[in-house]
Amino acid sequence: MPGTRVDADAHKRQRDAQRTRSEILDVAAREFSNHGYAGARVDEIAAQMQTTKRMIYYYFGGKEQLYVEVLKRAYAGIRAAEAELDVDGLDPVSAIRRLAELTFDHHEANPDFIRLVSIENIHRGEHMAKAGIFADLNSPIRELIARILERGQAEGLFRRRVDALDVHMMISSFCVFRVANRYTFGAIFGRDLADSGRREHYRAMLSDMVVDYLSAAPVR
Amino acid sequence: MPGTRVDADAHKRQRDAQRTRSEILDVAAREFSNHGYAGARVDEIAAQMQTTKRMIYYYFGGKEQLYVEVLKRAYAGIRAAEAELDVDGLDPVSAIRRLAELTFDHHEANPDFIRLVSIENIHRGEHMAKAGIFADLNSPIRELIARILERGQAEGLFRRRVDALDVHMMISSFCVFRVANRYTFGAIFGRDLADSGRREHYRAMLSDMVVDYLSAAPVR
DNA sequence: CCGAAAGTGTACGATCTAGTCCGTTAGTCG
DNA sequence: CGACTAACGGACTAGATCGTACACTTTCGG
Repeated sequence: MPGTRVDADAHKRQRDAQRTRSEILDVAAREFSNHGYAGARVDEIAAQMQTTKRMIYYYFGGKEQLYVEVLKRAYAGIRAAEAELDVDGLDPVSAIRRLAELTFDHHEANPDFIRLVSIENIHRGEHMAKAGIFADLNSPIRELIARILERGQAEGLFRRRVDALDVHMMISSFCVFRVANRYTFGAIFGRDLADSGRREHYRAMLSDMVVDYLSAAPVR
Repeated sequence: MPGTRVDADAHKRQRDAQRTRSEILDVAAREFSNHGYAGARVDEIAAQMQTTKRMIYYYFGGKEQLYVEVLKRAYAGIRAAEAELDVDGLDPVSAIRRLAELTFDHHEANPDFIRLVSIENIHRGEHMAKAGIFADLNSPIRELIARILERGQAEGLFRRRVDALDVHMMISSFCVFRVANRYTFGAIFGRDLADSGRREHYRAMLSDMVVDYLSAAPVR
């Protein structure tokens, strides 16, 4: 049994900076994701944590900096997921399907991330711009797609000449819309896009859509 | 010269209820779209109109009701655009392209609408639910797509069996993402999706994507 | 074991913001 | 013309909200 660390873990757990910082980020992510930047309440974040509002200012400086840190952590999540992706052994079609499904699954599992992205776009990305550190040019995902496309084109499977980022955009748009716009879409058309009973259907639809597009012969 | 109506139009233009109401909605749409529901300031809306804040409460009752009216008007806009669409003379493939391009062009021309939709989704569609009147089941757009799909399938052009709402979702996701997520996408990948130089490219890509998907033969 | 620094809690304040009170003016109808 | 009502304006308020002052506790190196 892990009895040696009972004191530190269960007894009081005081003065654990790392843990406090992390708890603030967790709670803040929920609050910002649920209510947007302006709608989020610092006092409400404080009320939902074990420590007090004072700590938010101690660790992060203010509401805006906290929000930026939340955003950063959210993006780190999907980057980590993408980094784990390994498609080297797969044929190009399967590789693209795998990539699409990874994005689909990540967004499905992380609606808070999608909401944060929406929120940041409402603010025209000003916080990302201010923080600077988001740029990911020559990103791994872009190059991964580019390599798959090259292989597919070389093998004659992908007849359409397509830019890697455009493929990423195509996949993202589908996955993001389904999660981000489920409420208005549901209110208007009476269909919940994110209903679990429809998950497999849309997962397959996404893959098919991308593969069909890449495979089709461009006319004209 | 239009001298006869100088008095009414230019001189003072006082006591024009319809005009005042409409001006409030215009300004409010901008403010909500720019800052979100919580971020929008009633005082700021007031400052940008010819009349005063008192009139917002006189005509709409409060911030929330004003927001709902703004949303309603925004949705009425795209419904009107869809209603004008006439594809009866076109072959199924051209009809689908036309529909996709209409959606693309509307979203391109009305980013405020897209932003309002994003904002409403951040709030989980609660305002739409509260207002009730948004539901559009058996919507014209759905039936329009269904008819095109039937024709296309009858003619053997669309080999994939697809649901009409799913096609609408596919089109919307692409058009919405391009406008709604341009800031975060731009910040990360250094490409402005809504840049006018890329408009035709994405417009064509959307059409191709949809047609390719509908035309492809489903495997397995 | 002591002093400094890191970490924490409480109470409070300055400012902002949605919404209202009350008075005024323009149009209109008998 | 007179009075009634719809339309309007500006000042004000109650409460919310971000942020801070200050006192206190724990930790840890020397």
